[in-house]
Amino acid sequence: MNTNFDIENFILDFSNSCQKKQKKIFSKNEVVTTYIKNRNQLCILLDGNADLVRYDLNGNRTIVEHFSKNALFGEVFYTITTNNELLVEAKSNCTVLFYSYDDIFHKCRNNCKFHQTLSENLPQLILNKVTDLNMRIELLTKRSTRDKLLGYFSLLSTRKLSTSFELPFSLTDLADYLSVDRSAMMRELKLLKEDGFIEKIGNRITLLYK
Amino acid sequence: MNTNFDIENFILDFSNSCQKKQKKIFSKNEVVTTYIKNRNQLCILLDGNADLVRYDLNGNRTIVEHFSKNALFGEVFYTITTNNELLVEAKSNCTVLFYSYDDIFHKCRNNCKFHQTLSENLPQLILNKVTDLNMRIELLTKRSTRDKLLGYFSLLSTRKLSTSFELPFSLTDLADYLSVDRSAMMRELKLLKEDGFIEKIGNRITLLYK
DNA sequence: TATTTTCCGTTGCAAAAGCAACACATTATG
DNA sequence: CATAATGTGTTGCTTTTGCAACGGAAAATA
Repeated sequence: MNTNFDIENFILDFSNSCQKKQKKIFSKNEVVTTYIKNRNQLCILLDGNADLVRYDLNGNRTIVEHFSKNALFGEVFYTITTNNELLVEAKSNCTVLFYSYDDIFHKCRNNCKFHQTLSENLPQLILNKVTDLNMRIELLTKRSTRDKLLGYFSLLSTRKLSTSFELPFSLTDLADYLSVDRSAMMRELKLLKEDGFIEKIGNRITLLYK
Repeated sequence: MNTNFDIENFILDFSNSCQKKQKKIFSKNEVVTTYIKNRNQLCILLDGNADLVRYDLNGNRTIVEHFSKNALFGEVFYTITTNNELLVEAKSNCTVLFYSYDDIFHKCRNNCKFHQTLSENLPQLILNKVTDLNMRIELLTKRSTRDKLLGYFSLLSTRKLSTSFELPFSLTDLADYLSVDRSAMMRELKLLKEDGFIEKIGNRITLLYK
């Protein structure tokens, strides 16, 4: 997520000022938080990687979002409307700052620096989230596994400004992110290699098409 | 989109105050606007229905969002990252208010009432958009056409607080919204009827499962 | 380091979805 | 009102995807 303000300083303000916060450390595979209706939690991933994951009634797992260092998440950015279970799972050891609001848009009484920065930047932060979500929708509306893969690769390529990049996911997780069957995705990956679209060495993909 | 403030009054302010605006009338199937990079247009649908539509390279059409009376749209809510063509098509005769920003978060010089209301409410408005997008992602991550249909129906049912409701789309458009083949969707609809999940009379669906 | 667990890569088979085509109904439009 | 355009409903066939299962590689863990 790209932001237009200094997120490092923001985090510093957050850590130093407002009292209603908690810092916690998680090990890999632990549940960082569960999204709960009518709560407004704001979380900052200080270190590590985590995924926002949903399990549906058929037992399918979907990776809704992938978070890395400095990512902001929590119900603030995800108004819950259904009763699906949404949880954030640590993909590596993680350090997370938690902050709970009654109303995210109201400043706290002490009028601390953190809140000032937050309320100034929250619209932009949420807008960044909107961008992410729209990208995700664009991926998901692609009709075939092949197009989803190519779409996702092209996105990573654009981000890294290179035709070669590491996947931020294991292949198993990538399938859950693209919402396709893993083995079908593997088959398609093989075909993409055979058809000369990509090269794949371990977790590194290189795009070969112009 | 549900908002927490008086959108009718907001629109009134919009119409009466700020000068940099335009009101236009469109007939069915006309293009209301095309989303353009690095522009921040804010549009309000005063009357009628419209869809945000994307055409991909394979010629597939996707309905990204569906707008009805009082909906807000425009690049403000959709940061463009890819070069797909995104356009808003009038589905009926429409009246639309346009407003163009250099920077959506800066107040205009005259400090008009519209801008005041807007900057106060923009975060909430964007948050509502986030909710919509998340719901859409939830639909799109469903693995089968059946689950997409049932998921969408259940959503409409929740909104209308009734197990019976009108589809806001033609069936052709519904397929484009759920990102599935129309004929396959029709087949699935028939099966849902045969299996006793739904009843369908014209555009009206009734859910029969508990 | 030995052992368990997770992930990768693959395959055969079944199920689902897409494609193309068509007849008919409904809705716009000259 | 006649005609054109669009939407609905259906079907046969093909392609894609999902499911289940398995062996081996890699990584985590005791």
